[in-house]
Amino acid sequence: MVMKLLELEVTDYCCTPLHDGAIDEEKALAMAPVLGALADPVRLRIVSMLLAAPEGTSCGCDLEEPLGLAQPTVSHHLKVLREAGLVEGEKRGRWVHYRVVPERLSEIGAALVASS
Amino acid sequence: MVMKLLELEVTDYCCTPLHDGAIDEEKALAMAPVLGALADPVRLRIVSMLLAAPEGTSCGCDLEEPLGLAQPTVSHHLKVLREAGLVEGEKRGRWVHYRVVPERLSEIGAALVASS
DNA sequence: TCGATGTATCGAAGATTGTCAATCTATACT
DNA sequence: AGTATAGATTGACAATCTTCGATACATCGA
Repeated sequence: MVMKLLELEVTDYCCTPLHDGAIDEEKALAMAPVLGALADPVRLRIVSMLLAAPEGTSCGCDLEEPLGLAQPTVSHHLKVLREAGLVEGEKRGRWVHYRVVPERLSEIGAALVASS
Repeated sequence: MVMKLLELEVTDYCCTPLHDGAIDEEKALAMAPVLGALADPVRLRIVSMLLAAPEGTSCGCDLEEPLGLAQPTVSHHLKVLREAGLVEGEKRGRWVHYRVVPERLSEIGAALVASS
């Protein structure tokens, strides 16, 4: 099954537990990009900053200075997180309010935690 | 704190929860490589195959054929997983028996799951 | 309407990564 | 000793990724 998420497709297979028999290549190909989205210091900090932000949201512009990165770079990382379904952006006026999709984060985490 | 793991250093900061206030750059730099080790379809399958293997172990040679990859490639991926502390290898005769370090896997998973 | 601001996109430079052939080391068998 | 096998390492190459300046688009305020 495939769902639409901000114009980009993300399959449900992203979070298959690793423990119930060996996963096939298809599932591995679905999980890897989501983990890859988190496998970057900058993006980990972005997720963390969004979770720690008041209301759980922040606009992109407020991330640039604490990260010490240029605006296009931050925008790029937010796009990667969006495409992985880990973050959503809601446009309000000039700003885009970004927030973490906690279910998505939990799903991946749970897939890694031993089920037995 | 730093611990030795098969001649390679892996810090304890790898699994800081993302939810207790924003993590600093140092912690993000420690977590990212561990997630990066899992952010590859081949390595996900290796971890999964090791978990599913009888006794929870397998030698490198038994992974090559099901993965459809050359021996140096499998060896490379096992090295990445070892350096991330996700896998351990025990040499027995000609073979090295590889095993997943489940605590390590659980730690990273737990760091991603919402704590509140 | 015009200038300022928040975002996204494009293009390029530099670094990193995945893959494999070739090679080397270590162990086991004869 | 000689051969075969498991694994690691090296070197090379293509593909991908991170970063940023330049630019374009959209929205707000004057």
